[in-house]
Amino acid sequence: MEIKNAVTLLSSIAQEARLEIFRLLVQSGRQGLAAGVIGVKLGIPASTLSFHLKELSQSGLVNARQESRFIYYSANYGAMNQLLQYLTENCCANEVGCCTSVLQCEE
Amino acid sequence: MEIKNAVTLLSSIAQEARLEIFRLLVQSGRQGLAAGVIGVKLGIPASTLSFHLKELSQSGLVNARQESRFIYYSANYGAMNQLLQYLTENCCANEVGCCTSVLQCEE
DNA sequence: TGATTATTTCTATATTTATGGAATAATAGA
DNA sequence: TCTATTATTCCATAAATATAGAAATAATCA
Repeated sequence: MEIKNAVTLLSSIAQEARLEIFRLLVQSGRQGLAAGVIGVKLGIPASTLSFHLKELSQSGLVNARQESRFIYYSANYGAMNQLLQYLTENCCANEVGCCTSVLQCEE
Repeated sequence: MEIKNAVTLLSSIAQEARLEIFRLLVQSGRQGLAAGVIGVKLGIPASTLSFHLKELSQSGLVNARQESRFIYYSANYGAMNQLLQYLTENCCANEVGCCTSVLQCEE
């Protein structure tokens, strides 16, 4: 991944309302949620929500699909994985025991 | 981790110069690099660099320590791990095969 | 067609963030 | 103490981002 792309992805979730939306979608699985449901669940006015959903889908971290009158938004797990991968690549200068748990330096 | 804290951490690396700095430090291991070295490696003017280093260390994603005349900055791998953990928690609504590689939904 | 629902776009305003030169502070060696 | 080095703070300016009401658009169904 290119650094500019990583910045775009990070910027799309470096904002409280958008991170709330993203976390909700990450937990909601592949089906996702309709825009209106997200708005009600998080108490965000429609136009503000629309602005944030646009940011998230333009970055690529969230997918949108029309289904009858609703637009379903869902987390793009692949993009998320690539971002986490990018952040952890080549870490720790090969020091022993530097990284643990989620972050796996060398595979 | 609280959402506000996650936003702070994400904001600190959702900017090209700061992500460059952070990635350089992630790769540099626990010893880190002196501010001046970072500036030369990345071609960032001193005052701009100082502004970004402050953002990074105030968020907690980067540590600073004085060593004689130099200030060494290094990645805070623990904070980084906590952030990645936060982003992936409870993901995918328990769907089979939804997450792979870096992102490990359920442990 | 017309009404209803869902969502987006337009718009103005407010707020936050980034940049880099100049001045300042802190450290250490001669 | 004087000087060089390292790094930060101050400051003004520029640029980007967030908010939400009102209007517009799009999709569905009676």
